[in-house]
Amino acid sequence: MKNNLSKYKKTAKSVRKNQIRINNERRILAAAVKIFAGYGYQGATMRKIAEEAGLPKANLHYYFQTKEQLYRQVLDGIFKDWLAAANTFDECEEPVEALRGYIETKMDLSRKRPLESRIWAEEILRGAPLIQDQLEQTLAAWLDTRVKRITDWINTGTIQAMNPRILMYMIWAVTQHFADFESQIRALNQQQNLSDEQFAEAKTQVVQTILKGIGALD
Amino acid sequence: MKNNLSKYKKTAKSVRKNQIRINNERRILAAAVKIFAGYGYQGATMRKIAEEAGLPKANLHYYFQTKEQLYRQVLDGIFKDWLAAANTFDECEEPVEALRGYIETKMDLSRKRPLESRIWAEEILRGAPLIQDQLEQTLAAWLDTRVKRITDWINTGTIQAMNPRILMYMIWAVTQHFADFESQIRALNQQQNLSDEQFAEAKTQVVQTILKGIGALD
DNA sequence: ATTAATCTTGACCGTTCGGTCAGGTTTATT
DNA sequence: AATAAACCTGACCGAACGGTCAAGATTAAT
Repeated sequence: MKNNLSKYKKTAKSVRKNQIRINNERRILAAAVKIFAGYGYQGATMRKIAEEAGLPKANLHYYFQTKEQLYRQVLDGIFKDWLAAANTFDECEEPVEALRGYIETKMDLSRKRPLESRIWAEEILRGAPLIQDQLEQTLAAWLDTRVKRITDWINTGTIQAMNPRILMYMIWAVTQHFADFESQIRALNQQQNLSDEQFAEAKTQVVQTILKGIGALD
Repeated sequence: MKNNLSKYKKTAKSVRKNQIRINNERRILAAAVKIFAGYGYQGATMRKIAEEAGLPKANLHYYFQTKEQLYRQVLDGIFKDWLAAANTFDECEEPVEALRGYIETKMDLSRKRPLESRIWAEEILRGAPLIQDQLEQTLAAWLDTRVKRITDWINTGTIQAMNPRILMYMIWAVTQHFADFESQIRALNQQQNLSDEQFAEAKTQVVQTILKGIGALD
């Protein structure tokens, strides 16, 4: 509220965003995810996003001042999902249980939200120009915490010695590959996306290979 | 040569591209790799590539008619490296030796030519609009051959049962991750790229984890 | 030396980009 | 009913894009 001297002022109810704004922001963000994922940041245009959202282009600029701000909000949403996927990991005591849960959660995320994974991948590919700070601050701290847990397991002899960071890189690489390289996998699978059965098989094999690979399974 | 009636015609020597053309094409392709890798296909501009190559923009269009043709030639070069990396795999009889060699070769490729890996990744990320045919034809056939070899090993009991395609996806995912997600790894490594020692450690751990994960090591 | 072929380049073109803005419409508050 | 705030949008803008072209310079063949 810019003008406190106004004859009218916002009530508590109108201060929380009203329905019009909520709906339109959601529509625009959903359209932005599709277009950014399909064309990349540079390839995506405000026109395409507006068309996908079914709104005039000028309306997008009413809710999001610039293309970059819209993109940043999309990235923020993805980043939160990324971090939230670690819940299973944190809640489990046993290393096998924790890692299996984390890998499976990441695989499920790749299956259900491949667009978000691709937007993230492209941002990193381009050198993370907009989220470098978040990587260095939030993600680095996040990783340190999990590395400590794994290091504890190693020190207590629960799992074999290894570099926990490299383990995490491998988990990220493999799980996100099924979203990021979906078009390649499809081309190698008779032009068909992986069926639910095929994906379930992949999920099992990924979990087994990594857990067995670090000596957590017989 | 379009005009056979011309008073002059090309000699055998001039038919093979002369040095000016060879040099300029190489300069332009090298510049294109840098710019395409750094900005993506849409973000890259002919102006930036020309500047990087130290040539006027119009000169680029003399050697490569369109941006898309230049990009295609870059992709072709990458694709050849991709396939050539399989030599070690093909030459070894033993599964452990073959897989270790292939993984190590792919890791080395990610270390030495990360730009090419990123261009490839972005093309796949965008749905492989320009190389879908090559994926469905050449790469699919390439993969089938290697899958057959692995299947033979499984059938003779040399290695444990698994889906060979998923194994290959995992190898590609992990090895290319170190090139494609370099900026993320750097942000998680005190803003420093992996040192040679760190990369060597990663290479060893990747090989060990995958080979042990599929039961090829004790 | 002559001539064809190849190479080079500044200037230019139509198109599309992200973004702006004035003025109208709708919604919320009193 | 009146008024402020929020929302909507067609028309427009300067900048940057990929690409073209004519005219000159250089190289190679005879």
